[in-house]
Amino acid sequence: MGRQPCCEKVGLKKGPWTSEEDKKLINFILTNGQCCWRAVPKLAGLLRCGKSCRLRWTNYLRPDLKRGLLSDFEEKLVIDLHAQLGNRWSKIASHLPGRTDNEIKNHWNTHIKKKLRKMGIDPQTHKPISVSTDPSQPNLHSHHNTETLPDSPIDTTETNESAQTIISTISIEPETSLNPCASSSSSSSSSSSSSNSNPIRFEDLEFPDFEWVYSNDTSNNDNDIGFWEDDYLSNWDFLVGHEDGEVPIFQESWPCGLI
DNA sequence: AATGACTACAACCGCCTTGAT
DNA sequence: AATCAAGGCGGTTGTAGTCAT
Repeated sequence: MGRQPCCEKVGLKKGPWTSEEDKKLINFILTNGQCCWRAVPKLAGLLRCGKSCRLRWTNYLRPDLKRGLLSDFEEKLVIDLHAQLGNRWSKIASHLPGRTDNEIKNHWNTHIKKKLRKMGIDPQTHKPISVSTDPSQPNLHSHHNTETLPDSPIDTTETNESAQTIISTISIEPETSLNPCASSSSSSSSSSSSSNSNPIRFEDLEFPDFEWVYSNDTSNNDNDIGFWEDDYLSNWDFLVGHEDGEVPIFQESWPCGLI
């Protein structure tokens, strides 16, 4: 017997989310917390499958997300982590607070891969491209020691220096974050948090660098990036009631009787 | 100005893992 | 121990925006 689909697909909407759908989802989660994704669309009045709601929230709507390009430091960190962890994007993301596995994966595929190749580094092995790698040797998840790289024969001037810079060694303690502020919500792999009885409070979320509309770094020609360009999302007033500066509380568990 | 190629990233798909029963 | 449901994860696709011709 095959696996059942995560939801009834008939009549469900697919494709890009509308601002109205975003609003509904945010409002619902801020009010009720995140749990039981399968039930979310129905209760929130969305014609989406629960999985889609979870993804939308995790990858785009979560208030503790950073937006914009990865900084140089983040990029190097991703490279280092990838050298140690391989394509385990959620693990990598757990070391970069405010970044999602999807975002890092996309950035890797579109930017970093290219950059590494340009520098003469194989993005999969993190070794100089011209050094023939034995295809019989697994290289994705078992190349934890990159400090013994042979000198790259690539004569690109920037190659060796940059490669040496990037292929540094950061020892990552398993299951630990480099950022003490990194909450479990920094990754979609926060399944454990759902069983945590301590509610996540709004102010506990990592907001310092977070702005709904903010300027990107100077390397970006776009200047201002509107995270949520529409007015409806430019503040939280439309969300659950939090008057007089009172902030909404993220709840880990749903109110009794909600489901 | 038109259009085709390229790029970036949001979203989807299907398999895997985990926890409950 | 076996089964099932739900969530998580990584790979892939779709599409809007940008650039080059």
